Amino acid sequence: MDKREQILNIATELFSENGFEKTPISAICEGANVSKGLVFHHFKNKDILLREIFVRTTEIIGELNREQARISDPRQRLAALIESIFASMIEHRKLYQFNLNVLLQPTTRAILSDLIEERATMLLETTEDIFSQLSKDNSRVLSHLFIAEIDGTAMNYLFSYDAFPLMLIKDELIKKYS
Amino acid sequence: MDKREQILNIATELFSENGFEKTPISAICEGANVSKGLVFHHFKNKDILLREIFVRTTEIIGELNREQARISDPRQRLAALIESIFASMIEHRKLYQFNLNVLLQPTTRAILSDLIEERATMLLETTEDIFSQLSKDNSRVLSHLFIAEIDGTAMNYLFSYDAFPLMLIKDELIKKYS
Amino acid sequence: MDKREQILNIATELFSENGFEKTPISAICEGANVSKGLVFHHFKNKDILLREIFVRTTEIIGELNREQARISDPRQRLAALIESIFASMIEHRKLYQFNLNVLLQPTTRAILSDLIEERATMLLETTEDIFSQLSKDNSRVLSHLFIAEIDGTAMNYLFSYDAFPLMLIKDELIKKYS
Amino acid sequence: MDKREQILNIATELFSENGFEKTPISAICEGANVSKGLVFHHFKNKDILLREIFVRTTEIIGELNREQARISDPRQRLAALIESIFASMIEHRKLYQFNLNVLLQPTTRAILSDLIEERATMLLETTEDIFSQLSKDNSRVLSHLFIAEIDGTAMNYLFSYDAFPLMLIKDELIKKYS
DNA sequence: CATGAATGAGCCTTCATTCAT
DNA sequence: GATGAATGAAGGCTCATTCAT
Repeated sequence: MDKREQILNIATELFSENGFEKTPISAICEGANVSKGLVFHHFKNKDILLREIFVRTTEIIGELNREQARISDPRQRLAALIESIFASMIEHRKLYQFNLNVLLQPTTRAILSDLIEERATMLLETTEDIFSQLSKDNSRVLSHLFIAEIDGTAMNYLFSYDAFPLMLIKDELIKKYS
Repeated sequence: MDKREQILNIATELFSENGFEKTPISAICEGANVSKGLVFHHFKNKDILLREIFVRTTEIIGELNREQARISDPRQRLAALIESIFASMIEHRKLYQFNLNVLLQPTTRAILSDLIEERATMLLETTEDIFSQLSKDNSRVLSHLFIAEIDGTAMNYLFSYDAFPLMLIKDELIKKYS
Repeated sequence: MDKREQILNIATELFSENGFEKTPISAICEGANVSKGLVFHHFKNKDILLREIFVRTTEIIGELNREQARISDPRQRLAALIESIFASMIEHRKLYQFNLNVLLQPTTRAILSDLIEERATMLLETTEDIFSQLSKDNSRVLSHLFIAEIDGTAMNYLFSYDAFPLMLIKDELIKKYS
Repeated sequence: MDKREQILNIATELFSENGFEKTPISAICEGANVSKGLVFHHFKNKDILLREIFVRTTEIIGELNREQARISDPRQRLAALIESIFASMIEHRKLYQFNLNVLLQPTTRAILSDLIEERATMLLETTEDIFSQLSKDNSRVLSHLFIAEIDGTAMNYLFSYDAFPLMLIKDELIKKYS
């Protein structure tokens, strides 16, 4: 019923499927059954729309990391984290595609630069929080590597043509980190 | 002096910096000091131009993997491979940005789909070639994981705002695999 | 506090500064702190709003001419008129800008055509009233010329970048006509 | 045949009739029988188009002032100048309308600000050149007043509904200045 | 091989106006 | 009186592509 929400949802979907640049606002209107004017009534810019969606995905990812915060043992916490990341990746496939998409494209990066940096810092800190319990000296590097592994896996899984052995990779990662 | 080459070079640069969609042919013309007519004389359309550039980058990456082929010891070979990948990543920064860019964007993926699949297969095979010498059973999964790690590292390095500890990550990877 | 008045005031100001066409109703709403609906509740459409403002400025100008009506000597009356016109021009700078603006623009002229003609007639008659006391035969032409001089001076003063010697011009005019 | 010229001509005409803001580029295209793309191929901006037309009108006006330069007697020269200004005003009616229009509108003023200032300086200097031969001390003020008279007359003539006694005004002015 | 005029489709955005509440 | 969601038409501009020369 809430048309604003409707627009947001359809936009998310279309941005994921076709990319930001290749999604005309007219397509969003068709999908959400609203007029072009209404989109601009609620969002003012296509850029603002993008930013709002990006913030939403950041929240989902942030949630993920917070969930495991109560587990005290770092190895168990890492395992749980990996588990839930992979589950989320499957559940919100499109959202993660949207994310990678938007993160690696010059134009969208520029639009989101502050939000991207903010999220990156948040992610690195949360991760380092865990790794500092495991090793004293190079928790920073290990955190970076862990994040890179997750990102690389996501990228290969989300955009692979043939079957990517996601579950086997997950098991391998869990084995390695716990 | 070869204008065709000139066009290709400028296009590569601009595609890397601004993305394929956001690089008008007119910009390529300005950069290469040629007329719009000439670009279409040589390339027929923008997609063809993209494909040719993508093939070039595939060749550079392929070269990389072939270089270490003569090293017989798998661990040494892996170490050398990692070493040269990271060196190449630094040397051809823009090219790698272009790559990730183009790989994760729906439109460009569609244009390059056959070439992408081809390269992915090539990469997986070459990598599995090495890992099968190390472990019999799950060389496929390990190969996928290795590629994901490289991809993830590239992504985090190439697009990170603040300093990414590339060299430390490289050392960590070499230590792990050899 | 009267919101209708508020709208009228802000609209006058914005029309003067940005022109009628380039003043969206939304800007008036922001300035007057009212909703879009209210503007249309009071004015029905943008043209009506313009007309009402134009009538107000006509009243101010009419007032000006009536003030000096009691002076019997035509030369003294002219001098007093010039004096008060220039004073008013300085006091209501924006309003006079709005006037010229609206008078010389095809679209707004069309909207106001009847009001413009009405005012022009009124102005010419009042002026001729004075000049007919000075010369019998060509009071009509002299009136036109007088009005043109005032208009031209206003135009050059109101829209000049560097300092326009308004006071010196005024003195020159008074000297000439009395 | 030259479509660029065609565009310029039609644009001048339409800008004069409807004003800059109220002349969509599509209207120019229809009038000039060209595609919308071509207009932007030649002019890049609607603003640039306006500027180019404004420069052309400045040239016509400048020409006018230069013509009488060889007349040595200042009174004769003034008379000739007035004569040719009024003739030009009749011949290029639309161009002069365009001029006033564009000069008094905030938006177009902003677009043309540098060109307007340039022209104003040129006009004042040329005029002062003549008046300094007539009176030593206040040639500057007299020049301003002269220009104001011309402007005011143009304004009243070009935009008056009922017949404006242009020729009688002209005679009056010539009588006054020579 | 080389140029640049010309086209046309499509996109983002603005804005007056309506209407249910 | 007062609000703001919703509409739809129109406008400026971009850009890949074609074609005559």
